[in-house]
Amino acid sequence: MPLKAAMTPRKRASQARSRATVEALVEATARILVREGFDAASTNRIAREAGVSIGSLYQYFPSKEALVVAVVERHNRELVTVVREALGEVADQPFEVAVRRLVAAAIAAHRVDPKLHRVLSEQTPRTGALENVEAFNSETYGLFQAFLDARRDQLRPLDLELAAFVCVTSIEALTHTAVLHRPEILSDAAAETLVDEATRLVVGYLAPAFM
Amino acid sequence: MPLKAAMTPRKRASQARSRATVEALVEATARILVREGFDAASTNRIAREAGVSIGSLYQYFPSKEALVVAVVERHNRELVTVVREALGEVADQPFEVAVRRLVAAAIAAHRVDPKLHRVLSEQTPRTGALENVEAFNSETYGLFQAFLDARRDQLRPLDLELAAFVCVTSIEALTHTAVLHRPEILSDAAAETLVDEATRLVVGYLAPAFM
DNA sequence: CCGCAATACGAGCTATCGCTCATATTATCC
DNA sequence: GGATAATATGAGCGATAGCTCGTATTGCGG
Repeated sequence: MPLKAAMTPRKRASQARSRATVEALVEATARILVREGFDAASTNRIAREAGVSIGSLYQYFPSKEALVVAVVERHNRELVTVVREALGEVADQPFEVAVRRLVAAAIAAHRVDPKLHRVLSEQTPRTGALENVEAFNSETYGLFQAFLDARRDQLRPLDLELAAFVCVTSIEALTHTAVLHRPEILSDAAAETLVDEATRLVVGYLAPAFM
Repeated sequence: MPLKAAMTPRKRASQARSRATVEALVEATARILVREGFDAASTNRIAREAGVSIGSLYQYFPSKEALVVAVVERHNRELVTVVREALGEVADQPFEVAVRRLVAAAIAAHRVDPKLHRVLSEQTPRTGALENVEAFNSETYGLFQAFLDARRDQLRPLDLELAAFVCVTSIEALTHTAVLHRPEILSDAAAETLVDEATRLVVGYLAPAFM
């Protein structure tokens, strides 16, 4: 293996034709990750799937890693969008209703492309440029902290940053694990139950009463 | 790459000499994973590190995967031991005290060999034989469920299995994330605070009062 | 319609990986 | 001490990976 190349592409796509090539490559990478797994996603295989030559691939992506980064970033953008929209909707809802909605959004986010999510979290080594790309984008912590801040008069005294860490990490783990490893929890009426439980977990933690 | 070999070793180690070889290989694998990462852990590199020939390696481990499985299983045994011991100690403690102790145990478990834990969770693809090897052994869910069952008269009415899922998953995620990505949370007095918060999270969720 | 830049192509290079196998060394038992 | 089983050795094979580079094709400005 030659020394690992840089992360910036050799060439920027400027014409429409090349922008389509770039898009096809990212798409193909995601498809292969989902259908055949990380190990099968060789650069030659990706180029073939995209209907693009290996040479063209390296015109726009300086390494295999860069391609995977592109897929991860696109996926993360989709996830954060789901959460952000939910947060927007609940701005003036009662606290518990709002939390319920956010928990449901977390589940929905994990269902955006669960097979891709699984491959990215279970098979993709967090190495090199992928090291700092978190699965559940760290932006979510900030958004949730702002949500708490807007309602801090209804909550017990809190270190908001720590509280956001506790809530987001817990909800993320519950929904992530449920979607990826406990499908039975999310079928039919059971899904409602999980939302109940997760909501209770968070509300009980943040509520002023008790203890 | 040849077709992937089986998971059972060709030969069982019977003499003391060969048992030492096996041990040296597992040790070397863990050392390389920690010091150089998953990608550097080639079978040739592991054999060299162990001071053993590549041929001998394949006498006892039929594939690279088998070596990694051995490391993972040993690590998981150590983690579960820490949790099991804590559970044994708190059998007749008041509920909240017991939960505190268990949260502390979860942190301790993640500190058994944090660098190895990080490599296993971030770089090691959960593929093939590794697919079903969970980081925080699933035995823990059962142990915690029994813990809850023994105290169910002090708790609100619960689906014990679901409650164990919620608690263990949350605590695992909090301690895992804190140890691996938030070192500042675990230094000095801050660690105490995290234990407080995690305890409150779990106790608030399980307590009969409120809501 | 020409000329040059942008884009596309793919044979093939180098590196390395997982793994085999023919051979050598060491231990055990009578 | 000789025979046999257990253990150890490492050169090297086949496969494939990531990636380069010389060449062909396409699109755009004039």
